[in-house]
Order: sequence, then structure tokens, then C-alpha cells
Amino acid sequence: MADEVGFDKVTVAALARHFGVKDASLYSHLKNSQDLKTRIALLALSELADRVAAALAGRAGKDALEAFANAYRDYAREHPGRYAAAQLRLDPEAAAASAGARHAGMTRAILRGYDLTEPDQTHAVRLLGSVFHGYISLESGGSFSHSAPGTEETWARVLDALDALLRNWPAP
Amino acid sequence: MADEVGFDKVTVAALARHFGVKDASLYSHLKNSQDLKTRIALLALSELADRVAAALAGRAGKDALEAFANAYRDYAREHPGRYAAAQLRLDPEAAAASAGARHAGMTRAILRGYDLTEPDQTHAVRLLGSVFHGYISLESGGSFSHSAPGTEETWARVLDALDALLRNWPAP
DNA sequence: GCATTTACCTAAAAGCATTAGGCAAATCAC
DNA sequence: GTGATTTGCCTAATGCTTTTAGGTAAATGC
Repeated sequence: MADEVGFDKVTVAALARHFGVKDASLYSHLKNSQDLKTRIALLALSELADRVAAALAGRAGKDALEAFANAYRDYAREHPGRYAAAQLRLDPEAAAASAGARHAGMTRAILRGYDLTEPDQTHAVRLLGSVFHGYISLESGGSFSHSAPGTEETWARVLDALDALLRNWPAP
Repeated sequence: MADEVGFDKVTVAALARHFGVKDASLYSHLKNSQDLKTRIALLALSELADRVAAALAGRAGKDALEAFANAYRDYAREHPGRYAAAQLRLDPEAAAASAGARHAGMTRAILRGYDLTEPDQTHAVRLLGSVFHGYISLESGGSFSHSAPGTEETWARVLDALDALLRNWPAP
């Protein structure tokens, strides 16, 4: 439903309509409407982690970087509603139960192909997360669609640039 | 109100309570609730552009890069509700009337201090936008707060890294 | 075969969005 | 200045979404 009608349109009432039951009936399954949203977010985070893990298997260096980045971007394009859910700010309890740690771990795994030590590794993990999250968010919001060149080309060149940066990370 | 109670809590009803008038009265001033949200977004985008313009004046190179990035980040911290509003997906009409073009122009202005020509300039503009948007979004969502080192240090090193990257942008 | 759990239901309250129609004060035009 | 218009607000009403409380019938567990 999230992918079809948009994550923000997934309400308890809409879900009840979808299943042909009464709104109130769903409260045996859900704590409240926030709970519904959180569950979608956790599902998306978990699916996304699975995809990334599969994409990353057997790859290293720039190959891994591209596979990782494309796994995120492809998931966002194929499942826009679920990806939007994955951006939801989770409360600490939900965050702890989420696949967040897997994501962080896999981002760090990319860096094994590059010559970075702590704390630069953490800085780089955060930079990569920022770029991917930011790029996909801006692209899906249409920010890049009103000017040449195409976003496909930019995406490739951004990955080139990140690869170059990781291979040549500046000293403090 | 957005900064105090959160952008998503700024409803027509809440605004009416705030002013001590009836909900319906506000519909003389607003088209609908989406219009209210759009107006907040346009305000935020415009204020942010003013700040960035002021921060950028008389600076070039890494100095400009840092001023630009900090203007965004500081605004997001000082006015979280307004910054959230600025992320709203605007319909084409509102987008055209927004300060979006000023933002794009100023991002491009940063690159004057670096040796980039089209189409790399556009790629770099998009990368910078992605990093800043992504970083601020993740940081404000608490994604960086559960591990060392501190986000202040990462922010400084990310700006170092972007500066290095722009000075040494890889050929296709 | 009885007790419990599951998966629904009805009823009802409360909040938000929105439209229609109306009134009084402020402002404008001549 | 006075009549016309605009402005800013109101009441009333509708329809949606969320959520709680209390109840029933079928499925499941021991």
C-alpha cells in the first residue's frame, strides 16, 4: 500500500478499507497509528539491509561502493513508499530493534577496500550515508530533474568522485 | 510555531488555537492546509537563502564552502521546524516561486573557487547538495549520536574531504 | 470438552479539514 | 462625509481519522 498510494497515505482507516474490516478492528493488531508506521519502517529497513548484503557479497573497493549505492537507489525507486518509511525517525526502542546496525556495519565493510583507519573510517561512513541518503532524497524529490545533465550521469560521476576521495582521504 | 512544536504539528486547527480564532476563519487567509505548509516552506527557503548569501559574501574556496555549509547547518539547528518545512516537496508552481534557484546559484558560486567546468560543475553542485542535505538530516535524526567520534569533528573532516575532492575532481 | 485466545464487531468521543452563508468594522471612492 | 466594498471574523454543518470500551463467535490449546 505504501508503494502504491504513498507512505503518508497509509492510515489505519485506509488499511481497514483495504482489508474490508472496520477501523477499530485493527487496534487488536496495532498499538496505534504510529505503531503501524514504525512497523513499515522496520520492514523496509530490514528488506533494504538484505538487498545490500546480497549486493555486497564478493565485492570490494569501487565495485562494492557501486553495488552498495545502487542497492539503495534501486530499492528507493522500486519501493518509494517503503523507502520513505525507512526515513522515519524511530524512537530509541524501535531504532535498537531495527536493522540500523546492519546498515552501519555494511557501510563500514565497503571501507575495507580502502586504506582508512579510525576515526577517519567513521567520518567516511557518515559521509557515505549522507551522500546516498541526500542524493536519493533530492533526486526523488525532483530537485535534479529540471536541468541537464541527466541524473544517471551525475550518479556515476558522484560514485567516481567518492571512490577517488576514499582512495585519497585527506590528512587532518 | 513550527520550531516550537514541530512542523508536522502545525495544523490549521493548531494555528487557529494559537491566534485565538476559529478554525474556519483561517480559510479566508489560506487556500487549504497544504497551502499553509507550502507558505512555511517558502518562508524557510527564502530566509535560508538570505543567510547563505550573507555567509558567502566576500569568501571563496574552502572558506566559502565552510560558510555555506555552516549556514545551512546552523539554520537547521536554530529553526528545526522551518528547516523541516524547507524539505517539503513543492508542487511545480510553488517551486518556481521559491528561492530554489537562489540556492542552486549560490551552491554554484562556491565552485568558482575551484577549477571545475561543465558538466562536472553540475555534478559537484548535486554532490554538495546531497551531502549537506543528507548530513543535516541524518544528524538531526540522531543517526550519528550513538557512536564516537562527535559529529562536530566529523563535520569538520567532511568539509576537509569535500574541499580536497573539489580541488582534485577526478576525470571521467 | 471446556477455557482461552483470536479476530472481529458496534458504539462513541474527540480532533482536524473544509464549505457555506452571514455580520460588523475598516477602508476606499467620489 | 457617505455609500460601496473589502476584510476579518463568526456560526453551523459535514466528513474524515484516531482511539477507547465493551461484546461475540469461531478457532485453538490442554
